[in-house]
Amino acid sequence: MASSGVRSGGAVQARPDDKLLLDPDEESLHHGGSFRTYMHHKMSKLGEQFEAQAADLGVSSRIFQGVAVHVNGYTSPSHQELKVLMAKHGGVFINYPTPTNHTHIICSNLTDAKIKQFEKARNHKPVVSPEWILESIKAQSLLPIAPFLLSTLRDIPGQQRLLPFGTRADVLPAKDGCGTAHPMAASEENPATAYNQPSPMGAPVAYDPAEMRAAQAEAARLRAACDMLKGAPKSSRDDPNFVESFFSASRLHFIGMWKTRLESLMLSGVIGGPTPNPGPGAQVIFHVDLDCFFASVAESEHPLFSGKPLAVCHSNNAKGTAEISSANYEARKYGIRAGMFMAGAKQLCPDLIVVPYNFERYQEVSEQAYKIMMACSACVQPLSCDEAFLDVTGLGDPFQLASRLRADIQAATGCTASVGIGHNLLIARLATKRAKPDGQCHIQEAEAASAMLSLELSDLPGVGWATSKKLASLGLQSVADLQAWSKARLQAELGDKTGAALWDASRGIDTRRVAPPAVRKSLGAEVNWGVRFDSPQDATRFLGKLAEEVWTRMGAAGVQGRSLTLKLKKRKEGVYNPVKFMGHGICDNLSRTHTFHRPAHSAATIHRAACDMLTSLHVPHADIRGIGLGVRELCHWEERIDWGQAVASMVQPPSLIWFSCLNALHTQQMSRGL
DNA sequence: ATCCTCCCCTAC
DNA sequence: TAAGGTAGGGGAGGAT
Ligand SMILES: Nc1ccn([C@H]2C[C@H](O)[C@@H](COP(=O)(O)OP(=O)(O)OP(=O)(O)O)O2)c(=O)n1
Ligand SMILES: [Mg+2]
Ligand SMILES: [Mg+2]
Repeated sequence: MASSGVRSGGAVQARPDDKLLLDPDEESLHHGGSFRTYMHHKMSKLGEQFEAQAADLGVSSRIFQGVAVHVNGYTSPSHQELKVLMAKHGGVFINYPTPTNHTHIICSNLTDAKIKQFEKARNHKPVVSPEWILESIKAQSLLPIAPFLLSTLRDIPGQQRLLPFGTRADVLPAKDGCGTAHPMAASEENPATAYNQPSPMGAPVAYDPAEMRAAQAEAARLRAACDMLKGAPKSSRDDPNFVESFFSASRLHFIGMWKTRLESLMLSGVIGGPTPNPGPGAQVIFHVDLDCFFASVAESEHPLFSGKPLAVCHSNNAKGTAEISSANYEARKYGIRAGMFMAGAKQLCPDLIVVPYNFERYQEVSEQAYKIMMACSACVQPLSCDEAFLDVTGLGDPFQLASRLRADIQAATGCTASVGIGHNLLIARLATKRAKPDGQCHIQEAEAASAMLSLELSDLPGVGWATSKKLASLGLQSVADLQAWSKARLQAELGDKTGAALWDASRGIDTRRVAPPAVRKSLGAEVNWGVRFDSPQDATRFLGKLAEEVWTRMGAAGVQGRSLTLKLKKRKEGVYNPVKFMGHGICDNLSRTHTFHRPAHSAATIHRAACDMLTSLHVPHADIRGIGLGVRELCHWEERIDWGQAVASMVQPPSLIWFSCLNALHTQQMSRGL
């Protein structure tokens, strides 16, 4: 089978029914005693390794005496570089954290999953940006962590929910009692140094203050003019139109629904590019991805912004929990990443320019980029609104082809794209990372093996936060470690599919072909923000809206379904106050599935079944923080026509056939008035 | 063996 | 204050 991605299933978080068995301090771990024993041994071993390394390097200062850091997730500088720096300056680097073996967590990317983990740690440590280490070394003394805190945001038990504006102490960064300013931090009091930009090593270089002021003013104007930001944000309690307004402003809804929208584009004007010629040699695959897509759209429309740190976000509140959607590459130099809270981003870069979303424009740019890609090759596999695989085998010099493709996209949209080129999908995707921003990179088949060795495990597709932890718990920290394990052993530890996929991925092996979009298997709608109910009837009413939503989407997609799943987020016992404004906080996730006898549905049928499942889950209405409905076992309307045959015929050789399939679908949709 | 249900994980 | 969605893959464990 294809080695598309690697996923580790199984419960990595403590499951609700496990929680009584777990030491509270280790809630985020999921292993039993034998694991702990193993880790204890492993950690002493690493400690020895560290001692040896420190001796080799020679300790040049004692800046970090008494400091023990644990580095979480991807950082710049890398884990390895931070480890060396800590060693050189008298600190300790902890690979496997226990509640007591480290003093700080170093992290530059605050993803949802990480926040969840930090939230869970009972005896939490300050979460600090790697800049703290770099700046302390530069200053030759241990600087206060305050300006470098990423987040000490936590759920605090015993406080009320949805506090009125201005009273949310829990979202404010904790003060560490020592108010010395970050040497690089811009300050209100000192306008002369107010606009700083990062520099690779040397002193901060100021942005032009006048330009910066103009850019900030322009951003403020955009925010003021943004329809989505009119009026105070409301929860499900106060907004009768909550579901609709939530979806219309949700970026994740936008990117999640993109495929559905893209379909109608591909149907409207099929642009048949040249068909790849397989030939005897290796395939040539492009992975095309727009650079900082949403941020790039803002930059292209407002040239004033370019070269300055910019992020797309609903809110500019420097203490708030609005999430960054996309940060441009200047902002990324400060460590700003998608998914971070604005509070964290502004700590890293107080001068960050924040612009609101422009979903209509993203849609247009996405469509234009797809048209250009489809003109480049007839064999395009959409991955997301800003990303696709192209099979360009036999279509000419790949490097020139990529240059032309990128130039065309930029000319048409004002946004830059990067292209990764490889002999398979995995290598092409990895090449894109090297190419970015505004570049292209061909990893030749001969260099693929060594390229793999330079990657972090989390660079492998499918290896996210949980899988990285799981691998680390098995003593696997690098691609080389992974390669040293047999396929059978990986399968035994991680499951059959996951183990095999990892074994392949670590070697740069990927047997997938560029393929047409697959037939949809499920369809759903959920809301996990602003969900607060005052009565069981509120919950029922909300489910009614969701049922309508799902039913509408089923109609638009031309499907019916036999299986309905209700998903609930239930406030975890003892946690009352989500970190994120109107967020769900720490929850137990519950689900129930109902199977219908006949796929015939109406919104009312769906609603009734959903309400029955809600009742059977016995969750008090006040504890519900998120709710969703999903339909599976879909019957596609198309299947009754010869769509099914068309699909079957294109399963093997991926080529231009699927455009005719889309055409067939289009005709059918037209005939249904869609 | 193969299913089904209830999760978990990942990517955008 | 702010909009933490969506779809697919896959694993564990029990039922068939
Ligand atoms: N956590 C995320 C990830 C992505 N997106 C949105 C905004 C991005 O612009 C778009 C495309 O996602 P990418 O992963 O391609 O990220 P970018 O295009 O922003 O940056 P890159 O240059 O790394 O591709 O999806 C988002 O809102 N939240
Ligand atoms: Mg992108
Ligand atoms: Mg992308």
